[in-house]
Amino acid sequence: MDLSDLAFFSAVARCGSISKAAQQLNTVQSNVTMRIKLMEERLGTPLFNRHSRGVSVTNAGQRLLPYAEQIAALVADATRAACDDGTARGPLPIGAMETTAAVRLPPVLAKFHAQHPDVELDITTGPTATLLEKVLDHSLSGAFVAAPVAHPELVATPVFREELVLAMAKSWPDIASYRQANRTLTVVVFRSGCSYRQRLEQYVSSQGWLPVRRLEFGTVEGILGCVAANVGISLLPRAAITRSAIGKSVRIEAIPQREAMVDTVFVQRRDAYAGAAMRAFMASCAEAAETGN
Amino acid sequence: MDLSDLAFFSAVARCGSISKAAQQLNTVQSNVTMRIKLMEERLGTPLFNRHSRGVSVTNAGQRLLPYAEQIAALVADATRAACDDGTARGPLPIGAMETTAAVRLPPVLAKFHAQHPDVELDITTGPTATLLEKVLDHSLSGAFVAAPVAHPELVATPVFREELVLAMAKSWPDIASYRQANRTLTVVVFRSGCSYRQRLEQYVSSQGWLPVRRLEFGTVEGILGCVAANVGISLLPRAAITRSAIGKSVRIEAIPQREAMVDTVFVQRRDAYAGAAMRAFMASCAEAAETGN
DNA sequence: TAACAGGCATCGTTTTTATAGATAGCCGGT
DNA sequence: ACCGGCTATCTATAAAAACGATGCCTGTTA
Repeated sequence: MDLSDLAFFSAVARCGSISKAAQQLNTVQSNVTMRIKLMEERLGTPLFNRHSRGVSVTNAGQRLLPYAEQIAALVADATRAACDDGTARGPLPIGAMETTAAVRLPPVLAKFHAQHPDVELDITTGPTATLLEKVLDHSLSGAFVAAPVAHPELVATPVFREELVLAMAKSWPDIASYRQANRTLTVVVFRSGCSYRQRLEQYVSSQGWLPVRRLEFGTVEGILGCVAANVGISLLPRAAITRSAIGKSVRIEAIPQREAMVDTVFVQRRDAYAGAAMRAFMASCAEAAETGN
Repeated sequence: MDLSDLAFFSAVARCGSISKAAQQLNTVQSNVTMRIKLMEERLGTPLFNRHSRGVSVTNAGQRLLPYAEQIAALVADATRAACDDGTARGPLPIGAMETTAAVRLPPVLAKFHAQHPDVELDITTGPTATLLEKVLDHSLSGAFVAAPVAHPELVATPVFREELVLAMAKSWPDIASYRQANRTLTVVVFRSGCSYRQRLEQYVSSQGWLPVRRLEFGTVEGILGCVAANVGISLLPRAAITRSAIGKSVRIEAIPQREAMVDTVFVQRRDAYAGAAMRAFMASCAEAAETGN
């Protein structure tokens, strides 16, 4: 069995079709057919069921599939490890929550890029759940997400600590009196999967409210805009509000410390090779964690 | 990078020589030279330092080496997983301590072989330490060794429980009086690495004796022969003595329960794929553990 | 029902890649 | 200076992979 065989196999399994896999692999269909056939002969067991509309993976194929992916990931790691001469360079795909990207990262990234101009940083923003998935499937080398992260294949390093505060329009009544009025509450939140959103819903329900309306946004600015426009309230890191331009036009109300404090951690795969670029990046983060905080 | 590339690389690293690796790989030297060269070009970093007496691994090579081995092991696992159609067959290399192989295994193996004639059982005997190494480097699929086994990459399942007893010649005085006589004690033990040997030495020293002479043997029969011939005493599982022909001509003396009882566990790599043959074998063991004990 | 479209298998040709074998160069020991 | 062990390089040959064309099967559509 060969590495390219495994790649062919994975592609066919993913696409559910030999022809589509051939396209994706930049080759011709007959080629893929042949190699899958050879592979099946060598293994002594069919990997795909052929039917008129593509192929489907057999049980044997199902068993092979996770290995194929793991091996591919390991090989990628191996090449990285071998090439790593100690100087930080090459691509470094990093994920971050919207708020972290907006508030904490800019100074860190600026400094890092100045020190290591050959590293091609690529920041992807998204909610915690999505980011974790991407780290797990190797499409991100690491990500800034909200603690706690408990997953056997991940390691988390605390980097920042945020105080979550309620944001509401200046004209908004204070929370207690609003609550007494018993009006329908609108919360403005990040798209599903964001852990701050969970916090807010948890807080709101602990206060005995059922949030009747939800508005979802993908950016801090979008949320703050809505809050300022008196659409509803939100829960955001204090720093995200104070450092934003719109932040000046919203009122901040603290919530109890125990529910407010949340750590932002940097997660990586436990088994992934941390190359020079990654090590340098983590050093920058650690520095930022100490000084900036 | 290709799987056979990794195999070539591993071989050269192991042999410290391209020529020797070529022999080992059943190919010619020029071939290996070329492929290593190509590999280095593709990676962009040299993997070996060439000098007049062979080659040595560079730092980059050192980083690559563990990956090469892990990938090879994974690929082997993957093929096994894919081929595994649920029927137990194929090679099943198993390790066992000498005493386990002699006393506990024969009935288990006989029954297992009757049920699964297509499994090519291959029993290797050796001391616990050696067996664990072989399981760790994938040259054994599993092994029967003495508990406790604490290693993050291994899982252990208790299978048998042995009572260790002192074995001595019929003419031997009882231990207490022998001790008073203050004569030089000879212990007959397995070769280094055996955990029973450790037990014996521990017991003997706990009794205030320093074992002055040691005789090493590789087999139960050899040890019992010596014991019967009044050469010295030994510590063996009770069953190993009673079931042996020579066992009748030695006297058995029990030692305190706390020091006597030892579990025999079956260990496997945590991450290795347990194929049908292995699963069937473990089922047989579990059965033997319940009934036979 | 007949034409059609999408999908896989197969075949012959071409191109690429791996292998074997021979040779040359290098270095240390005798 | 020579020999032995080692690696690099070259060439021819063999093997394998890729390609493109074709055929077959099967649902879909007019």
